[in-house]
Amino acid sequence: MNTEELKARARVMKALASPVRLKIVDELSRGERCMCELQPLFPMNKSTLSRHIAELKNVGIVGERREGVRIFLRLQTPCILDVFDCAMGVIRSEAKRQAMLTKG
Amino acid sequence: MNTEELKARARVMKALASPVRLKIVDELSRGERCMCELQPLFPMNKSTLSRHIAELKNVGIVGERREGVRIFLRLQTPCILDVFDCAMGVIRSEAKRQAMLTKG
DNA sequence: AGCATAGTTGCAAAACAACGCAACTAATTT
DNA sequence: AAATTAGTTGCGTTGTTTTGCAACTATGCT
Repeated sequence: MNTEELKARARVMKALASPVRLKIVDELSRGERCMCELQPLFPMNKSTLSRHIAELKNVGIVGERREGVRIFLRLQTPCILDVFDCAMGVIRSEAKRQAMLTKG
Repeated sequence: MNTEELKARARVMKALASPVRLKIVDELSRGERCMCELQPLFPMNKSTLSRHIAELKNVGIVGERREGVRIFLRLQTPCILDVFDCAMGVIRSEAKRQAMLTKG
């Protein structure tokens, strides 16, 4: 695997490496949302939220569609949700390992 | 989805959000390796490489087994490789979108 | 014990990401 | 044209990550 491909993959992973952005993705997994709908769910300045969304758009995870003043966001790549299953697998197996260590 | 779960997922993603660590995972996908085998592939100080490996171990993506002086590393969670397929999907679909924009 | 190989850790410097504020653009309404 | 709602961007601050260097621990060999 070459350097450029590794960098490209890392960019995608990096976009998902934030609780805020994962929450956005989770929200979008249940349907289209505009930023104004997401805002109440995130206790932060709208500029910050906008930048988080921009990061997801930049790597192609999230797509958009303008409707009047509002911009509706949607998941561009559904397999992202499978990634979460794997992440949970890692988390569970790590929890198990930790439990083993503690118990003996 | 609650905050703790989001944070846990983000930690896993963060561990994968680096070209260096992705290359380590890629290498381990072809079998066990010790750090001394990985080192020639990475143009960096061994302390830096060690820390990258530690990050993958910390979240439970990589496991280890000591054999004499050497510590053999292995992928703890094979589904990580599916994650890469998805990442490639995102990259490809984004490349396509970019091409559309350029062409018209 | 002394030495070699494998890997880790403390520390400080440099690079990078997240954040809020304020000022901005864009579509729509009055 | 002015106001409103939705979203973006420049800028400075603060926190986090990556890095090399040097010193360290751990296992095995002579």
